[in-house]
Amino acid sequence: MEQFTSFSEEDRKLLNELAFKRQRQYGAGEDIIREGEHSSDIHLVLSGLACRYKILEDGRRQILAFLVAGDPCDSEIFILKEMDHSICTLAPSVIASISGGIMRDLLLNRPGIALALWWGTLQDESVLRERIVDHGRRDAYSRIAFLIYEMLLRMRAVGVIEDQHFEFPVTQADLADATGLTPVHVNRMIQRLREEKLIANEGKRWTVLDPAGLREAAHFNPNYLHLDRAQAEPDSNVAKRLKGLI
Amino acid sequence: MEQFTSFSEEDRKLLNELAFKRQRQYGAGEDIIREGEHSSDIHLVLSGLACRYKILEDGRRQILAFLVAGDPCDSEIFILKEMDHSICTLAPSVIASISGGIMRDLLLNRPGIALALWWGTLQDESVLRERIVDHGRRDAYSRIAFLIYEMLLRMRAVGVIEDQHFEFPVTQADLADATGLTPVHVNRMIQRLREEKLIANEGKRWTVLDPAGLREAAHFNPNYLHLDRAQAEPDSNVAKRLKGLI
DNA sequence: CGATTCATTGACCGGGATCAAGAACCGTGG
DNA sequence: CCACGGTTCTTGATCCCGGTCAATGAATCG
Repeated sequence: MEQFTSFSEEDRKLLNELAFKRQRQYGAGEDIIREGEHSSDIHLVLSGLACRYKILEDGRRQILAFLVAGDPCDSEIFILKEMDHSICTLAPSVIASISGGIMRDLLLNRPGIALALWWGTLQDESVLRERIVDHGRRDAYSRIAFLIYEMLLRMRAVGVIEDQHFEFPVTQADLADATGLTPVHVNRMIQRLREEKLIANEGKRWTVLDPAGLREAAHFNPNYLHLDRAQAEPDSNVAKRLKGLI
Repeated sequence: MEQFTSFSEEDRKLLNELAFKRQRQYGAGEDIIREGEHSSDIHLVLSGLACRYKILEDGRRQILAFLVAGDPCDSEIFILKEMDHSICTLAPSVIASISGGIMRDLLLNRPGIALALWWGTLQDESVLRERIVDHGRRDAYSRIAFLIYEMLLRMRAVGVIEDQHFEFPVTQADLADATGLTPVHVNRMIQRLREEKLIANEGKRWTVLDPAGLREAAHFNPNYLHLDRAQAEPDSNVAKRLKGLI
């Protein structure tokens, strides 16, 4: 959440306390919130891995986004009456619940936190757009490379990387559901990436051996992550601009 | 914009005046704003047809969304420093510009308008998610059917439909760029939809002959449009909730 | 140590891409 | 009014990426 703006000490302490207050351990493959439901709480991934997904009429699944430590799950629930997709864990995870009422106070009184959520929404949208390009116009090989490279950047952003290693506890079937491919073909593409010495993985521990090469394979252009904005624009300006808004 | 909430008479008059003040006629295929640019104005489609799109390294294009009369183009420009995609017209169109400063005042003082924009953002996100499902998991035939059916609903929502006719001035190449297919295959799928008496089109004038059948072909589930929310939740409640937010 | 999930491999098939050539439809100027 | 060059639509032939089906290991777990 702090990717775009830095919280004040107070903000951070407040959020930490809230997140600490009500947390729950989930196993792998448990739903956190389901399509059609409404919750008065919003959820936050503290550790592990979750994903947004939809189930088609015929039972197939499409994963829309992965949620890593620090990602809010369902901030849209303030405005929309019910979820249009579900969220489940992919690995054992710790999820915090924050009551909607308290969150509303935070948004009202803590521009730093409101800002972070707002930016998060817009970045989510941007990521979704990039995924459409990915699905519409890139081949299976690039798609897998893209997904892994994006995960590398996100893991790096939240600081859970040592060397080029990171935990990404998904099955190849999960990757298939995320990329719109079949597990069989995901397997073949991963093998190719391994043969080309771009990545390696033992179990759920992934390693990017050649970041530049992987990025090349993915045709990755980081524009859409809006990562540079944080540097480009001093926080005070952004905060001011938001203040004009809310 | 009024899909989710009804404006007060004042709101509507204000917006109408603003939109009337500075409008410009665009030809077909002109860029309104380009990736990487920042504009202090926000744009609004008054008539015609525009689209969000991205160009890949190799020159291919992916259309991310169609923008019809009433759609705001770039409200995200308040927060993000530059566009991560471009917007161009697909047919001769009239586009209004509203200065960022004025818009900011509106957002500050007119909860109805702020609400409409906010909901619009969330609905956009929802539509993007559905498009990912579409691209990831449905075949070419369903994808084309889906696109046309969605357009029918949107055209109906903004009230530019007589019988089942509506103007949708795109080429088959445009549809290909939107669905991630080739123009040749788009052509074959449209022919199939015509043979099956689901749709007809002469030139840019499209007709849905059999809405139920088309919807069936598209595997269309309207959840994601959040159209029912407008009825389900009285405006006052939503407004109150938003007021707690901003 | 059985049972179940997950990764891997091979053979084969098909949806959609690619390439290429006509046909129909423009707006434009003579 | 017609001739025209440029889009756009249509059709056919062929190819290939990725899907499907099925079987075999490998790994994890009660």
